[in-house]
Amino acid sequence: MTARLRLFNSLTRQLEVFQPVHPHEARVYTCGPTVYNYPHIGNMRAYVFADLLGRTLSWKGYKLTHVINITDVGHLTDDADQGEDKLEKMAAERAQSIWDIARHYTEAYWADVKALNIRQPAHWSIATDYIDDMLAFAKSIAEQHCYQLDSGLYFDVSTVSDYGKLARTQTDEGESRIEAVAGKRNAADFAIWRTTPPGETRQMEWASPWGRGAPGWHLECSVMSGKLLGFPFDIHTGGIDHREIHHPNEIAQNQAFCHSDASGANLWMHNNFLVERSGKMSKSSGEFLRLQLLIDKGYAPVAYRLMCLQAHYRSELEFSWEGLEAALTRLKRMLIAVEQTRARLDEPVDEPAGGWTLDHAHSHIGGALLPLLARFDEAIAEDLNSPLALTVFEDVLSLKKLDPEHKLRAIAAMDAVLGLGVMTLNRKALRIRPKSATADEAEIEATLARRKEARAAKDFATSDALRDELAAQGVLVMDGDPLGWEWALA
RNA sequence: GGCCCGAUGGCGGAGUGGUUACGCAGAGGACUGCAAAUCCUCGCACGCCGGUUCGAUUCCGGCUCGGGCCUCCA
Repeated sequence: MTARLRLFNSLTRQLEVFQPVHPHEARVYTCGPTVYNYPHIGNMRAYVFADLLGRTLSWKGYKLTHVINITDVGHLTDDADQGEDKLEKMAAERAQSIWDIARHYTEAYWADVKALNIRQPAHWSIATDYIDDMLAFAKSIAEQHCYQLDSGLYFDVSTVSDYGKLARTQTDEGESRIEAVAGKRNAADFAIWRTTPPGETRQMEWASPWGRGAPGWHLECSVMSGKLLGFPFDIHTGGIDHREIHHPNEIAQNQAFCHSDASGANLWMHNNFLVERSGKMSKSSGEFLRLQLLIDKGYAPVAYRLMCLQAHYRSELEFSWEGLEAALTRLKRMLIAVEQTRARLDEPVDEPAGGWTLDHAHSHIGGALLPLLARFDEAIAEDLNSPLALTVFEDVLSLKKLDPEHKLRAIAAMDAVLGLGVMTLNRKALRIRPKSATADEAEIEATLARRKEARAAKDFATSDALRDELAAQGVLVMDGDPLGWEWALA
């Protein structure tokens, strides 16, 4: 009755049945943001994906331990290991403490996480909290796998087996367009520890056997994932771009650290990009789409989550305002169906203590809903096919004659996976005032009251004039809708 | 230059060797003073050229176009 959970492993490029390292547990590590700037909505797609994965594992009954890291040190502006640290650069530009910068953008990221109903992981691992562990990790692999240059300690990728398997790269082929660091043994060798150039002082630097400096970016993830989850853990996730450099490097480090050919995680999963017509989103091009911009234009942030869920995580997703509006409309109609179902019920549905799981749903939902539950489970268990799962969810919503209690339980159970929050969200919450709006709600209500009087008196000329007046202020009047009115999207 | 991926209806986006994705938009109907919102119904597709096959959108090859990575990137 329950479908096997199959997930796509980037390492083998095929679907594999999920088999936990520790019985009944799932341990997941997600590469998080480098907090030198605001996340754009494309960045956030990765966390919606990781959240969907986590929710699915919980749905399947696994006790989930999820770690998302916050990179607040070590991420260079260019990967030739000679760029500036992103955070140091931003701090210099803003004349602010690097720690303040990191704090500010970490909080901005967390705000987006919350707005998108991304569940809190068990740990937010902050890189600078693990410097001692990084030093210990580096020391343990230094002798056998590393060599020192003026600029730092480098990892020799030829010392581990199958380097680049994940990326399917050939170690030293093709012309590199970046200037290689002089002295590197292999083009793909990367910094484990970057020493501060003589005469300079950085805000973030630590003493090490290789000189004062900061850890390399790749080191952080190996250290934190290994420390918090233990090698091997179940699943490592990240954006598809990490498949080429960052994760192969992490794997190499893990192999060295564990004295093993294994990669450190059983599954490596990568979400594809959110793209615009011109190509993928980029921060370096200046303007970029932040979640706050969508909110400013009147779009509820969960609409963006739904937009993500409408596509498979391994497919590129095309962003457009029309597409976002489509998702918002779809979400609105879902909420209407939920509200109508709830209206037929006196008592609120009971939320199980540990949240809804497939097993729990099975024992609390009956009759005609069971086949739908099974279809939903099959969809989500087949490499997280959320677009298909959404159609099953809507099939449930559109069934009119079901027992409302069971129907609501099914809705709640499925939404535990989808994370749209339909049990607590209401249409009024979806009505977000665009920044560009000129009216305020009190004025609108007053005008609507006058219009109501005019209509009662069958003075339709006045009532239509008032409606036009509101329309000019970006307010759409909807007489037949309990909500009464909503903002026109900017 | 090297490696990789994609091409589905107006838009977004699943899936499949031979019957429907689905959503949004659109059309018709119901409701409404009229609109809007809502509800019901409906139409519309598988880049090009070959091959395999009884049959291909689905498998194979080529082509064209688009995109990603090899610079930081989710």
